[in-house]
Amino acid sequence: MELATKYSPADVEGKWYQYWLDNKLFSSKPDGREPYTIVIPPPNVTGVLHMGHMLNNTIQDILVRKARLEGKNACWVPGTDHASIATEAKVVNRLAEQGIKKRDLSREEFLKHAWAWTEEHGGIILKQLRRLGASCDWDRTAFTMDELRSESVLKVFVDLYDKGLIYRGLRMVNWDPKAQTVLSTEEVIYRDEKSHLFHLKYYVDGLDNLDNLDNLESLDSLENLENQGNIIHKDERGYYAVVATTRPETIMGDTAMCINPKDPKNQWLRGKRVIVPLVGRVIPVIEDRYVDIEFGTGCLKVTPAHDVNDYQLGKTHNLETIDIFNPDGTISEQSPLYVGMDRMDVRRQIAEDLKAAGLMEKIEDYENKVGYSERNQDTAVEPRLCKQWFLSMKHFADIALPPVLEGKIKFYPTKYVTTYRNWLENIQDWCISRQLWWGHRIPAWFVGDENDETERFVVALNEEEALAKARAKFGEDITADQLRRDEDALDTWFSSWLWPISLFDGINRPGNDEIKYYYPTNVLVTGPDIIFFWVARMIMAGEEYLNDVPFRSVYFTGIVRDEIGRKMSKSLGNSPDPIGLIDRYGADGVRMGMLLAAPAGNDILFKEDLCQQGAAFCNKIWNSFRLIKGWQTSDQLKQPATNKMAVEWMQAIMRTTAAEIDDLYSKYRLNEALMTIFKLFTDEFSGWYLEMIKPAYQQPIDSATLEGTLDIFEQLMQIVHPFMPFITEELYQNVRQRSEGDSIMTSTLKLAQPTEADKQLIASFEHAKQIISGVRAIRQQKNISPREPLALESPTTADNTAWAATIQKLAGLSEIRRVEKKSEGTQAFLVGTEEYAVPLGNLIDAAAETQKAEAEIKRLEGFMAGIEKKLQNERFVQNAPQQVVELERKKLADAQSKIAALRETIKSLA
RNA sequence: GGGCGCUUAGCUCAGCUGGUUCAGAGCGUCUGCCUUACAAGCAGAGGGUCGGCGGUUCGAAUCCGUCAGCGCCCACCA
Repeated sequence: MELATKYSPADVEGKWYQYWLDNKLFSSKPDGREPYTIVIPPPNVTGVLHMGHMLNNTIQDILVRKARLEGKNACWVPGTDHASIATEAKVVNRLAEQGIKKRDLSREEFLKHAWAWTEEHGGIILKQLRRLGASCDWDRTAFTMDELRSESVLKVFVDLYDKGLIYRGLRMVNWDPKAQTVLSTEEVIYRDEKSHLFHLKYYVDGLDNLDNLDNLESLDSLENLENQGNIIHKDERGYYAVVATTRPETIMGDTAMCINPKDPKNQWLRGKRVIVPLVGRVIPVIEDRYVDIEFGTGCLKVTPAHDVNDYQLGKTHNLETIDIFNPDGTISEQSPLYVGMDRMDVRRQIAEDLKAAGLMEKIEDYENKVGYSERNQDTAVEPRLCKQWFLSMKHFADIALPPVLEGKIKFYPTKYVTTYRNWLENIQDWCISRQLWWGHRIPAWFVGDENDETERFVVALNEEEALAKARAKFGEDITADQLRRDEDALDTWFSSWLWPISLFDGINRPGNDEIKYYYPTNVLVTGPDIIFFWVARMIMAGEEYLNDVPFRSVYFTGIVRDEIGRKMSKSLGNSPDPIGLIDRYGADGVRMGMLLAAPAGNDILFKEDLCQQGAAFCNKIWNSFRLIKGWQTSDQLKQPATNKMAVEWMQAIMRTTAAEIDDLYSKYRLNEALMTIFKLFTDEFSGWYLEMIKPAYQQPIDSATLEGTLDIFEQLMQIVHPFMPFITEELYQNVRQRSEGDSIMTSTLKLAQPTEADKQLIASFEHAKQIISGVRAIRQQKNISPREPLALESPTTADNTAWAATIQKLAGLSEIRRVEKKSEGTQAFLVGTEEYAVPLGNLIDAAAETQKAEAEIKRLEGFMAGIEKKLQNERFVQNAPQQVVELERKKLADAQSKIAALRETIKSLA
């Protein structure tokens, strides 16, 4: 067979992926084997594959493929997420492009568009994952809003409502004016923003017109107060308080001003009333210790409808609540001014108007945090008071904390345990309703029309059941057309949190064979950014519904960044197209490239070069196969002892390295596992082993060695396979005759544990390697061609005898002479304490060699001095363990003999 | 404001509970090789007072304290 000198991924990858599909090699059914389960973090159904997905899914694929090679029944379940808010936004935008407004559509019409969009774009991302080699059981592909998942969600909602854990409440919530829905606290991300602190004048009612003061007494007392430390503002118009605010546009909603009762500088305001600038509304000055005396002037404007803290103040002080915003962020009819204008425009306008009216004391630059919607990062979130559905979280925090703290679930890296714990210990109730249509519609039915303030409702699985419940609760005369289903949908995460359960239909059919077999899953691979959104909540749902954890470990991947550490983003244009990368470097190359840059738990700094390195490794593997495949055997040949030893050595090193790799896998240190595999193949196998056994040009090889090599190669392919599935399948199929349906995927890799004998064999060859390197280094220094034979003088040791032929071959030696004392005109080098020498005649640069030897002696003497000092220290000799002391003595002795050898060298050079 | 983490070679990172010559790996760099498996390769070499300071110890990259710089998470200070 003629093989190209370069590996071509394009000719291989599609072919084997199809083969795997055709032979159903990804599919899993419960059986007697040990299960190994991973559920995919479902990407947004309309999403497109980005580098984060690539990394995340490569890791999952590696783990799943490794498990298969270990003989486990591996099941990787794929699917997509309906991503309520994100998808609805996309659909709204698309409709807008067609000139259609969402509000002109009925719910049904809108959902038709949404489903059309989903069918059009949905699953593109899953198709892309196939290019990567993802070995998901595609027959199981699920969607968070398909029938089974929807049923599960509704059941859980009803169940939790019945348990009293879901309630409806009027709360200050986070409102996204663009998507026009509430968000959970977790969905709000705060950003530092440069803004302004506006200092506004609130004239004191009754003291706001100096020409018309009817209460001169109070003026006197004001002066008294001023003498007592009050800071009193006054201008030609009258007396006023100064309120500092970042949001002047909310003054139309002010219903009080608040001071700290202990604030010495604001005592004069106690019991007064002040006038909201521009608005003219007179509001009371209230007192509350919440107010920070140090901040600004110590006067806080209170807008109960538009600020969480103000809302609290409003509640304690019984203040009126004026909601001045419409849901879209424009000013509502409730406001006397700026009706219909956008809040951001009003902020600019009102600042001008206040200045013009002389009501602005000053404007300072200020940096504060502004909350944005996680999904919609250009729109500031507005605190808003409204009635929503909530899930009480106390109970869930209680059940979700122990498994992680007690190690029933392990986090990699462990530092996230603290994050997890802090969140759960300070948890707030989860707002689960969204004012969206795309999502699971809340299964609650109201009796009466929208304006019915009594809020009579029932929660039920379907309309029939709802009617029955409504009749039981509110009277038998209720009819179906009096029932009105809640318009809102559920937060996307309210379906995602069931994912590891609902994928195996564990909610609808508790205790079914699949859920019993596959649950708990083995590992969740995801980003730390969704630890609260998703990871924690899955643990809650798992404990609640199956009384068991959803996964045994969580591997948190890093964020994929560009090479200078910036987050990859569309706007920066620094995110490579994953499919383009696969086209250029092959899936195996890209997989390796990403993993090389992904130390466990760290962000990955992605460089395209790394894919190049991955592709180069594929080529290396490919060419080693070409070499082996090209060998002819001859029946006449008996296996030489050197080859037999080489095979044994390679087997020993594979056993040893495989054990190390397994250990790394168990700690999810995949990049180190890959690096170890890379070195095993490149250095040990290609660099040493193949060179040891390689027959001379066009000479045959003995069949025992060839067979041994094929076995070794096959096992190496298995070791590499999880990281590079395509090339390893290609070569596995070609290294020996296979039957239809065979695959590396279903082969099992069994290597014995390394033994003491392995260790010794490896050590003895390490010694031989150093001798070979020593000779090569001399060649390099002296510019002697590798083809020019050299002799080597060697002190006698058993090890060298065993590897003598190999050393001779790899170092290009004509002979190895055993000598008691090295000859004149040789260049020597040390391996351990043994001195080897290469006769070079007049090629020796005596002066340079002497200098080198002297430098080394000097270094060794310094080294010895340190050790001697240590050994003279009685406390060291007394306190340190015996072995450590012995070791120091050995180091000393070794250094001494090295120095002796070097002195010999110098003498012989003289 | 609170919490967590990081700082080791030019770059990215390993170095576990202090003691195998422990200062490492990969990439990059430099030098020499087109040696019939692979130039996407081979061989060889150079490169760091382990962020600063102090402490514990016979012994510290490793433990403690402190300072500096960086990063992340959480938090209602207008």
